[in-house]
Amino acid sequence: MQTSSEEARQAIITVLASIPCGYVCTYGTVAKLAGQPGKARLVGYILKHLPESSNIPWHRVINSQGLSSFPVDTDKYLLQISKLRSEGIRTSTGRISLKEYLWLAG
DNA sequence: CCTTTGACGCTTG
DNA sequence: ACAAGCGCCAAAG
Repeated sequence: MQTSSEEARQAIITVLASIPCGYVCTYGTVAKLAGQPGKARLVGYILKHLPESSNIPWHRVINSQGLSSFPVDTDKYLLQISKLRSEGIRTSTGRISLKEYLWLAG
């Protein structure tokens, strides 16, 4: 089946909405789970342009280093960390343990 | 049309 | 552990 960009986008949205509370997922992993390996940047683009009505848990998506993709001194960063902490994720060091919190499909 | 930019990731040295 | 280079896709200039 030919994966049109439209289908790829929808697949990524579905994966994003499926990340369970208390877990996180990296951009690259989301792309891979959506059947679009290597398209991590597309995930980032979609998240940035999310409509407000969407219930996508954007805060559960971090980069492969276990860090937030936002600069530390921004509100977005603080909001993301705050949300993750409220879900029981330990972020005392500012870094999130992927070994412990990374969500894998099934 | 061509070039830059961006909520990224993997490989090498 | 850290930096540089390349790949990746879509939108904006």
